[in-house]
Amino acid sequence: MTTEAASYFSSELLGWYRGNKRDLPWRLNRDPYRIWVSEVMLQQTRVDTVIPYYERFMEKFPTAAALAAAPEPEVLKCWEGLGYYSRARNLQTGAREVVERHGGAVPDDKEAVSSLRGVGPYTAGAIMSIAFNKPEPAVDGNVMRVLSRFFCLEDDIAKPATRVKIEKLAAALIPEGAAGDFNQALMELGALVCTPKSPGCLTCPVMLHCEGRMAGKEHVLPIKTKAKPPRPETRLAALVVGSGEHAGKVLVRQRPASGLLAQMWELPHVLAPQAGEAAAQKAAAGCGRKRARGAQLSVSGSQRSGGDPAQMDQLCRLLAQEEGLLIRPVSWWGETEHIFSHIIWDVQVYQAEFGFRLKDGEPQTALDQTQAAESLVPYEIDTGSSELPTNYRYIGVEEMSELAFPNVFLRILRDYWELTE
DNA sequence: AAGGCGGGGTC
DNA sequence: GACCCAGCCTT
Repeated sequence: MTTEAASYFSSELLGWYRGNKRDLPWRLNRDPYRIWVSEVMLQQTRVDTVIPYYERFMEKFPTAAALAAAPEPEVLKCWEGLGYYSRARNLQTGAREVVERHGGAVPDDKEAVSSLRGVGPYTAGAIMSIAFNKPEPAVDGNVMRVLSRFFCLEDDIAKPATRVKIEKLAAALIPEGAAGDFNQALMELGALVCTPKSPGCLTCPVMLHCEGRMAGKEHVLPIKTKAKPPRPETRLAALVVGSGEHAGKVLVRQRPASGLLAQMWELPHVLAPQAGEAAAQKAAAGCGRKRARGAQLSVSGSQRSGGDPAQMDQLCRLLAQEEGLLIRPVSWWGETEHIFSHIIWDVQVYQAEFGFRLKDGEPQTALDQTQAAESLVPYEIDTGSSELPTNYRYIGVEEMSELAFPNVFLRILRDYWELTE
């Protein structure tokens, strides 16, 4: 790369940015805490999605000290629906580190910022450059795409080594005294013009010297190996409506502190033994049961009508086995699909009653298919153990505003309460 | 280096 | 319905 090419690119881009930048809430000022929060939210998340979350979050936790002092469930609730919830926990941990180590002020030192929980190379560069105007690169997916195209780089951007290489390139392009604007300009161009699918080359400020376009490769760059497809899972969920003192309330549980959807609340559910096996059982059972009530939230299959005695049996057995939760599934309620990056959940929701167990006592191996199809599993009231496991509780609709649920269960619960009003 | 970790959008 | 969007952490 010649110095003329670099200065052409940088000055054209900077000029374009200053005339075209969007008005975004985190561009109101240069408060490093505000920049930090925005950058964490913007990881893997689009601007339009982030804006309302950002406004709410900043109102509730306006400073690192406020965030550090907040109860964790409140932070999680504020993040509800945004995804990748470890970001929220890490951000709060980072805020506590800022309070303890730096008296509540985000440090303007690269190493100190990088050592904060949840702050990696990209976020550190973004904070250093945008908040403090220090000449550090901030290379995200936008930047890798823009620079891959402009310099016609054929490196696979899915490889960690490529990010390191592009960081060096990006660092060399930063104009004197304009690190913050330049880094934002790169990302803004990637978001508005140099888009993944159909890049708007004709409106691009650096089109004339774009090597990728000159080579006719703007549509094939950047090179990126595909992620492997998500694995399908069938999840059997219990919609348990309480009686007596819990009348009208629904039984929910909190997930473990680590792993998928950590600390979030949900309906009790189990992994159906085998996707293929379950499908075979379903076919053998000839499930033509009519829907009891409740909407079919979304349809993943073609003309399946839902509800399967073998699944009801599995739900009862596995909840007892895994959680010590005794319930009796009564009827199929609905179905919804939920797509994560690495898993696809097909969630089958069954209405269930609390306090029942299988007559034959101890959980057995999978019930014989024919038996499952032709007879209902025999249940009896369990008088002895009607206690809930400790991570379980009954909630009314009002308590939905206090507990954080992933979207898939928010959809189910909102639908349920809408129907029972 | 590879995989876990949510939830969206476009065409 | 098939495609796309990705940064930090753990292993």
